[in-house]
Parts: sequence; structure tokens; C-alpha cells
Amino acid sequence: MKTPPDILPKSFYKKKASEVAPKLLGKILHRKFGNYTLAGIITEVEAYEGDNDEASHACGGMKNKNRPMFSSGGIFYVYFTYGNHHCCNVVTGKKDEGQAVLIRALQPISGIEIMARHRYHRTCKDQKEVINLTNGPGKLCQACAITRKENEEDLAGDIIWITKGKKIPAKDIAVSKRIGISKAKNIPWRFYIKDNPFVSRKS
DNA sequence: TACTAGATCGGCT
DNA sequence: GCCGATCTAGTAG
Repeated sequence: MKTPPDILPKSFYKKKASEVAPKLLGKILHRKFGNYTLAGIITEVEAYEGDNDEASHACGGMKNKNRPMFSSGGIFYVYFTYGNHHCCNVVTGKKDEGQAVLIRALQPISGIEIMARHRYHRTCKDQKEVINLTNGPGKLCQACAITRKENEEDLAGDIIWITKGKKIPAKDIAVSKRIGISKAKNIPWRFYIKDNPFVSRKS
């Protein structure tokens, strides 16, 4: 399986997280899994920057845990939280900046049956269950079998990569406050595709 | 349908 | 020990 030609160049990621985040909407995340390739449109993201962002893992400088965030943009950063859940980020910015974009939701377009097997151990019986496959950070990681093994994986590699997909016009992008954090909640750095059912919340 | 509380465990202090 | 960028189930309205 060859990497598609419309893969995003490294330069795409080397900007501020708050700038890259809305541009990631509509892009397609591919995840190679055995003989299959799982893919989904990115429908919801959150930006986390290192400076003056208390909610970011990068706040307070580089530690063992967040080291991938301080790499130069274009790799994956996966961490584990709340006992059972993985969350996946795209690292952005230049080396030592400590920025990342959290991927919160996907719209599955390929390998849906494999995702269903990971989440339910069976196939989906209706559209509602398909939506429920990937409309949350922990869910999409489970569906795509993303674990800490994929931490620091190159986004232009053979395991995980992102392609251009379709462009989302600015009027279809909604912005809101970030979700699920206790600090710096008021920063409007959550972006999602308006009217797309594959997001964690509508507000 | 909307909201609340509990589960659950790896990693850092 | 303690905490967490979540999820699900269970209860109330």
C-alpha cells in the first residue's frame, strides 16, 4: 500500500496550533491496521499551545510525558488518561514550542466494520451506532486501535497519515470553548464542522 | 431528553 | 498516593 500523493506536507504543521486546528477540519486521517486501512474525516479538534495555556500538557516545560509535543510539527502524540482512554494529538509548531491539536472526532469513511469490531465486537446495526464509533477523543482512539505504541509516529509515515480531503469553507466552521478540562476553559480553541453529526457536542 | 456521579489505572510527585 | 484534554450508565423530569 503506497502513501497517497495528496498527503499533507510537513510545512502544514509548522504553525501555531490555533492556526492549524481549523485547517485540519475536513482532512482525512488514515490509520493502517493489518491488511486494512481505516480512514475518517476530521470533524472536531481542539488547539493546545505551550505558552500561557494552563490546560496544555506542555505548560510548565518539557517533561518525559510530553516530550513529543516539543518535537517539530508533523508527528502524533498519544497519551493515556482516566484509566481506560487514549487521546491522540497532532503536534504542530516548530521544535521546542510544545504545541499540539487534539483530535476529538472523526467521520468514518473506510474500515467502519473494523472500527465497530474494536468498539462493540460486532457490526453496527444503525447509523446511530456508526456515529457513536468516533464522536469523542477516547472513542476514536479505541475504534482506530490507537495506543501509546503509536506515540511519536510520523504523520507522513506508513502507519498513520493525513491527506487533504475536501476543503471546508470558513462559514461551515464553528468555534467554541474547549471541553473536558479544568483550567483555561474560556479560550475558544475548539473547532468543529457545523451541521456535521459526527461531533461530540453541538453547542 | 438532560444531567449527575462513578469507574478505572498508568504515570508523575 | 493522587490526578486526569473521558465515557457510560443510571436517575430524574
